[in-house]
Amino acid sequence: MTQVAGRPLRADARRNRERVLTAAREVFAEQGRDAQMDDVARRAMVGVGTVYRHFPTKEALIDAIAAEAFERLLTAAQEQLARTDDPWDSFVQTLWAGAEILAGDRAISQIMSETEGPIAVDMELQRRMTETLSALLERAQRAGALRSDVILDDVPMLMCGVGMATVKPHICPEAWRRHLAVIVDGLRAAGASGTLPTS
Amino acid sequence: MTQVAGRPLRADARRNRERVLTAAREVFAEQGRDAQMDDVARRAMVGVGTVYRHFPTKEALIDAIAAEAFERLLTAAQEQLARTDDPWDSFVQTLWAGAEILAGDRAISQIMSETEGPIAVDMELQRRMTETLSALLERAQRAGALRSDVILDDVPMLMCGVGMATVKPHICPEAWRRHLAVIVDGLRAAGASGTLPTS
Amino acid sequence: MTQVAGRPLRADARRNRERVLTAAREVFAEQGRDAQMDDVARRAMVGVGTVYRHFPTKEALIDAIAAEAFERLLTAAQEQLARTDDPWDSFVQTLWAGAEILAGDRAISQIMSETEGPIAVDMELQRRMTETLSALLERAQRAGALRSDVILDDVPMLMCGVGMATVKPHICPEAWRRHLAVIVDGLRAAGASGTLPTS
Amino acid sequence: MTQVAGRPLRADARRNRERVLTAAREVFAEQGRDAQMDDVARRAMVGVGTVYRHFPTKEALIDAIAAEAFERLLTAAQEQLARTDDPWDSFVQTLWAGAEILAGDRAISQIMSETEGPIAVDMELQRRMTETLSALLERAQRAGALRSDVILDDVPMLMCGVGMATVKPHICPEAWRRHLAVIVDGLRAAGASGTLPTS
DNA sequence: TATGAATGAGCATTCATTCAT
DNA sequence: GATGAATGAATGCTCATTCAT
Repeated sequence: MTQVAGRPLRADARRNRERVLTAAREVFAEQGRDAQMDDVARRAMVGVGTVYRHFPTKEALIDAIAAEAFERLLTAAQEQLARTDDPWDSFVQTLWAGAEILAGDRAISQIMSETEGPIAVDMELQRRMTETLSALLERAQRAGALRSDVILDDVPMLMCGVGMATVKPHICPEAWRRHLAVIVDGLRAAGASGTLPTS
Repeated sequence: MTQVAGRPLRADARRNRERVLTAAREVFAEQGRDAQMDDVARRAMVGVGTVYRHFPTKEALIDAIAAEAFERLLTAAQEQLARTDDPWDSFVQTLWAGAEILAGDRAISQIMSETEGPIAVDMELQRRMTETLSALLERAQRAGALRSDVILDDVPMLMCGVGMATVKPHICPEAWRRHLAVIVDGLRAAGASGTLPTS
Repeated sequence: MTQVAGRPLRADARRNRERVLTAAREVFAEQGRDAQMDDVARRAMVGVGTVYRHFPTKEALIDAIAAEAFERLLTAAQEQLARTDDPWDSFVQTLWAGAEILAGDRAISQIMSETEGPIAVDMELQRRMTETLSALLERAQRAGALRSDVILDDVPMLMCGVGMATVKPHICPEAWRRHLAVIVDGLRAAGASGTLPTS
Repeated sequence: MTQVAGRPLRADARRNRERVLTAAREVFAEQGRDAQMDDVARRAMVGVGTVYRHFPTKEALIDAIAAEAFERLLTAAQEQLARTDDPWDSFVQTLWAGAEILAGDRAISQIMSETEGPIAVDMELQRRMTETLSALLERAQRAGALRSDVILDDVPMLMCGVGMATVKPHICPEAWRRHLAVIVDGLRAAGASGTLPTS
């Protein structure tokens, strides 16, 4: 984010950047957006200055975490789009992949739910995500498997709801699976019978 | 909260309490949990001291807002439980009532999503809510209309997801309706056909 | 500065405002612009918060100090302009009054010399100052007592130089008097003989 | 400063030292004492470490800049002292030379005005400066051209005032010439008529 | 020797809460 | 009771200086 492409970081700098990112994920997952930069630094076992050298702002650090998750989701979605065997299943698997990402790193859900407006990520990234999700969604609808009144913008919204379920594990930490299962069933076009993920 | 039960508040004190609550709802709806007490006071057109007289803590004020919504939901749920004509519909209508409450006051969704752990409300209230929801849920399941793998704790979780949709009106402010519609469809027991709300 | 005219401060608030201003003058005089707000607060025997209640910014506090000195100078200049007996002497006395202000409060010289661009004071104040100084200067020039190549903008510049002398009392704290005496003599129109201040 | 006398710097080291000094002059001229060491390094196109190799401290770097100007002034003063034709003019020319140095490098004025206490320069240098200026001053006074109440310590003070004029070019960048002209006229012994520099 | 990444004390500012008026 | 001024711990961020590469 802060580094200009082309000038690769020194080995130790790169390692520190990773340490900071990892620490930040943990700390924000535990304490939410309000966690302190000093805590991130302490967890990463570096000085605050180092955190700021890599991420000029608390906001920038948070965005970096979000962007990284975003990229992982994009990769998953593109993989599913490459499949051609089952339009419905590839759409559903994308949702499950997204949910796994959210569940695997509570920081991301925290960030998603506590951020006003859309997460700030690279425009290009966002464009590719939109493109890929649209393709998955339309393909599933054309196949008659996905209900036709769902629109692209519903997807992040539904996923955000799943994210909530991953953040509030009051009861059973796997509750989010039931949440997504309900949503997937609700998304299936009336009359269509689709495969359920075994996950 | 601060007042000992039994000693009713003076008329003006009660009015002030209401002004503060209303102001707090607006302010927290607009700015989230991080809104400042001074802002609440200014909006209520009282001094901060007055806010603190009625609610000893920022936390207490937030809880009071949540508790009030909780009570409204309880009332709605009890009304639906009183119906005996359609077990599935009375369950679904309860969900819609809850969603309307969330949608009508973004502060509540904000609070629900940004609060660690369960909202702090009166134990007795909580007990009655659990009781009522359980009854609605089991009745719908016994009628074969509600899928059987849903448990009581899923309900707040699902509603919390709907709340998210009411807080992020990036696109269309009515998006939460589609969200709940999907969930309701997903909750219907396979093979059962239920009524859809006209709302 | 922060207070809206018309709503007078409570007695204790006004007293605190004065304490803060006084403390700030002392602290900035001793340590220059880089002095810390906490030091100002400690010196004023109030919490930092109180400093910030009265002056929203460090910058604002500094400006307030400067503005106050500015006003004192304006008053002195207006008094001299009211005199009609000796154009040269009223001009010179204004310079001495300004120098006394600078010498009496080293903070002001510090601020003047370390501030980029002109001090931020009320436009109206600035207009009146310009007006008054212009009148004094032109009157002295018309009387043939003040050298004709001096322009209005030279006055603050020369005074700023005197200010320097008040800030660096390495040697004798009264050195600035000799500095101003030299300048006054240099300002006298060739051939004119003017009174020297007895001060 | 850091280098032990006797061990001459390697050619590239000397070149770096110059680059740093030049960069520092520019940066301090633009931003005052508060400019950052990183900015100096960037301007000099070296790493911060290199800056610190040559000047162990920010203070040392600033002092080096000042010392260099000091030496230039000393040279000018010695040249004027070597003249024997016109005691008054050689004194005045020294002042103009000092003013030119200040005007030619705003960093020096910045430093002079923003430094507490006397500038830290080599004792020997300081001794020679005192000696030379004293000689110039006394010679001019003995010739009856310079007013007799001026003392050695007034000279830096007056020059510092001129420095101010070079730093605040709100109006006309040549304002300092008028400032010095006024001072020179003020310094002339009453009754004496001296030459004005053509500069 | 040069580099620039790392360090962390330092500082301006905010805001929940208290308490004198 | 109501008010809003006062409080000061907490927090994001900076920058002189050090030191591993």
